[in-house]
Amino acid sequence: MYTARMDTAERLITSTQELLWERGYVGTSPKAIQERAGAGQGSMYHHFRGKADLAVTAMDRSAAELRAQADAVLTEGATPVARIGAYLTREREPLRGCRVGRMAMDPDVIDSDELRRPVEETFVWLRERLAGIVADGVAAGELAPELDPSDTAAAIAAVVQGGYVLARAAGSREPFDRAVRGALALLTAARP
Amino acid sequence: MYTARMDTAERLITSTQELLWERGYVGTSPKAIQERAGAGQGSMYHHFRGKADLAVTAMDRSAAELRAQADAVLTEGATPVARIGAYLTREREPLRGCRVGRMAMDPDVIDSDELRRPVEETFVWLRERLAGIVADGVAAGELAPELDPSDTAAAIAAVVQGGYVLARAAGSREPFDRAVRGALALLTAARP
DNA sequence: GTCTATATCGTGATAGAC
DNA sequence: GTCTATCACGATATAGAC
Repeated sequence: MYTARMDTAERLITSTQELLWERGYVGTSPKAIQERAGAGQGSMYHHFRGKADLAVTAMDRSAAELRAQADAVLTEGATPVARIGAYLTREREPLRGCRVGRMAMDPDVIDSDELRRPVEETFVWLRERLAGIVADGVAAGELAPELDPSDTAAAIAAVVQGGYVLARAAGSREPFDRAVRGALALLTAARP
Repeated sequence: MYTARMDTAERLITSTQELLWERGYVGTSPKAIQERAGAGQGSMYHHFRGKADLAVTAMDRSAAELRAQADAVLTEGATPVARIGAYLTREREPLRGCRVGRMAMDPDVIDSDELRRPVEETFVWLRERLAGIVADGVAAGELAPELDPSDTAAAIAAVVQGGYVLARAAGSREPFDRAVRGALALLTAARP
């Protein structure tokens, strides 16, 4: 499953990233990680102090990847509203959920400052990034001046995260696409 | 912790409701349920076929309670937009998450049609209920006719579910309140 | 660095006494 | 109906050989 060029520590990290996305922190066992990575117990505990240590490493990695993807797409459009539209309609697999956002529902993640940190940082960054674009839209006269940038940014981020919930609940991506279209229509209707 | 008037089966169900809300399905063990309910192994397996059976019963109960609360609040306002506002700003504890929505991130719940059913039904109902109100708002000239009721409803439901994610990620209810305010501002700006 | 052995505890369930 | 005993297995980790 993995190329021979990837060393053991690296395979442990990517395997953990996958499993955290698929099953969350509570639902992911060291044994499952080792099996997917093709590594033994000894290797895992040689490279990492334990499950939590490995999970923090994997989550930092996933957070950085997500941020890079989001940043790329948020730079795409010609106007602020087009950039938000590019973020909302970016290619996704809604049934898989958000690899970072899903961690927020994990009790052990929320109870640990260390495990929660990458999740918190990701959404702080995303909301600030979106708020800046909304502010640009207001300044450019593309969005109504009554819109508070931080509030609007939170709503946009929430639509995506909540869209994942609706899609997984339905067993279909349809509600995700509806939520995104609905949010875009509201933004379009909110011109000055 | 529980009144003596509550019998064992009932205590098992309410304890499971609480634990599913706090820790999800994967994170909840039969032992934890029994301890909280003050019941032994034998009692649990006498009244229910196992963890999954008990969880379905508990989730059906939670879904019905949530629906009743949402329905009450969705009837409150004088106009369609006021009713949506009442739903969005309804008293909540964002850091606890949604007791039904959180189940959508649980791998074992999503993999089982039986366990997923109550979650799916809840959001189908909610989205249809919200869509009806949006349609009323459009018909009454309170909302722009370009708004598709089903899409708008999905966006509203997603803002709430995603707001929970943002709040738990931040360790603070603030982003939830921002998302809700942001959504309301967009709806207010989307008058015809 | 990786392996196997071992330890302790929890999970999810069954059996049968009371 | 409820209890305790028991079970097979997995979770999470340590120890020490190789």
